Amino acid sequence: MKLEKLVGDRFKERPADCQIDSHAIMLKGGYIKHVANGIYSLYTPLKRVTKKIEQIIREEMDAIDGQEVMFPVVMPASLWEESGRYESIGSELLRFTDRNDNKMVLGMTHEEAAVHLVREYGSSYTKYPFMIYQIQTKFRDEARPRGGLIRVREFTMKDAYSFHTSQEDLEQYYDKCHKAYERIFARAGVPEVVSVKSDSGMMGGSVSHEFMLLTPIGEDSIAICSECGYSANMEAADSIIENVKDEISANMEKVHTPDSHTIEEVCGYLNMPVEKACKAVVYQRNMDDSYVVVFLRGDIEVNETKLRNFLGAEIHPAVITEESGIVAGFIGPVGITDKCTVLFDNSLKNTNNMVCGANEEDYHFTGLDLDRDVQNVEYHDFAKIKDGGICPVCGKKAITVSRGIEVGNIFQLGTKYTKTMGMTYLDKDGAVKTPIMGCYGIGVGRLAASVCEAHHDEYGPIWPMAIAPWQVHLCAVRADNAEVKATADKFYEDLTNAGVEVIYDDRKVSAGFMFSDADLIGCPLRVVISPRNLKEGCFEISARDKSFSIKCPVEESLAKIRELIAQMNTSL
RNA sequence: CGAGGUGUAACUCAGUUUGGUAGAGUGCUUGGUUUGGGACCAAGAUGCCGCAGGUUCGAGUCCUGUCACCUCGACCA
Repeated sequence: MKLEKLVGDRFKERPADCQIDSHAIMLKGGYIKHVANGIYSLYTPLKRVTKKIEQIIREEMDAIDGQEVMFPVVMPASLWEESGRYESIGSELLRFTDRNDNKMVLGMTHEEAAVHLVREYGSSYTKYPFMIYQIQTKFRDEARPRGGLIRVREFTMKDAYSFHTSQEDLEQYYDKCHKAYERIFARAGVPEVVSVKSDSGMMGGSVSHEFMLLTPIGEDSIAICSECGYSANMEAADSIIENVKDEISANMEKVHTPDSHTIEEVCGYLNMPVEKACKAVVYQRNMDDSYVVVFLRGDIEVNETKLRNFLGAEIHPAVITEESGIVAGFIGPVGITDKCTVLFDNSLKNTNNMVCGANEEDYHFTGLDLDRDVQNVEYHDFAKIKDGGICPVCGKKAITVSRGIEVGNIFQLGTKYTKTMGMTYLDKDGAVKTPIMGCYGIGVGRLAASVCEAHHDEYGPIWPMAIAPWQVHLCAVRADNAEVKATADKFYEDLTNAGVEVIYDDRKVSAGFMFSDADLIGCPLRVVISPRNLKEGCFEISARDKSFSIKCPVEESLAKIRELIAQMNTSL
């Protein structure tokens, strides 16, 4: 198509209010237009990108026997009441009523709809396994959308649901899907997407993975082992901390520590490393505000997700009152009030000569040895893994913590939805059983934005060939020159006839203006036809990523372009 | 939901302190000169100053309320 006719403005200046580059580029380059908080319209260039991503997803889902279906966006609340989620999910689920006052919801995910669709069909074991998927709009009334398309309220998502008659079968399919996801991201030109073990929430037991594109602007923290390749979301990463007891173990002694409330203050005052402190972190359960005190080594932080999972309850940082019996700033495991739940992190295992609060204003204990001074201490893992920490798999000190954007996830759901929604099948032995589910998501728009985030320079995006809006950006520099114009028109026609996707710029504007637009549109190949090049009988073919720029004889150019496209297309 | 910030032309922003005719650059239209990294000259068009009240002879500017958006936090099947 001709650039002159492309709908959407491109701007010279970076839009205000954009913190991250992909957001700025997408607004500046005429990819998206803001409609409301977390809601965007897509212009043609981005629509073409997402269409290509969707096509790759379709092919890979179909290749693992997926069947594309379509669920409704608007569902009756009754469907969600069946699963119990109408009550359990907060304001993220948009609820409203229709003209007849029926309660309705906007689909934020489609487990209910998936079970509803196949509940009758799946009544015999002979029908299993099967997988259905859709690519469709979701709406989640997020508390805080951010970063352009990185986190939005309305978005396009591929969501897939598989149904199985055994855990083994689910696991087998889960692996297949894992591999399909790897192919999808590799084909989309971002093989750097990594899969990480993730927290499976309070449902417990289930396995899940997140697919992360590593970038500093990511919202999630990921622990990766550079030795063995172990990777996990920080929330889910097991933390291993090793201690060795001092040879000489001192007795416990109460010391006066005026105005020393924080670990740093106490250790500074007593001239001890923070690793020799037994720190207390206090939370309250959301349901009854009861207190939970977690003790851990002074340099270690609490992983609240692990704590939540252990308690099986939602928690929040505590507001410590006088009645609680907790002496803020001087909390210790010896003589602590029995009105709270006391927990110990693994990081305190095998320690002695520790300093801890004395549960008395302005006093701490030194010489603490938990095994000696506190009875029946049970240690659990409540710690956040640290950069430079020990890998829980290979045991080497090789953990690095990076940031990433979650572009997809896969989840062994189990029977949560099939059970609550009464989906059963008759097994071979005549017994009534409940099918087991897996679910698998990819955020299409977020993936596009993430690719832009990971592949751009100061001028604009550098789209991978497989998902670029167009494969070739053709510039007729000096289109007022008859020879240039005629040659470019002809080449545009040749390219188009050869099945090459090309955006053609034959506007009578300066070269700089053209190149800026070409950079903003980010097609991987740019062809420049100009009087200067024609004098040498050449076109200039260059890569958006600046990896090469060649002069190619006019008559060889079409073949060269086709060759380059094939070379650069990771999706072929 | 808590904290902070911003709302003026399509975009980036001045103007608000101290009330007195609505501004600049970019973009857009027309004509001309230009043409390899966002050219130049000339002439134009474009505003519910977020919205609603109030104070005032007079409000973009002061007061009250409200809405939207941005950032940080909480939250995130």
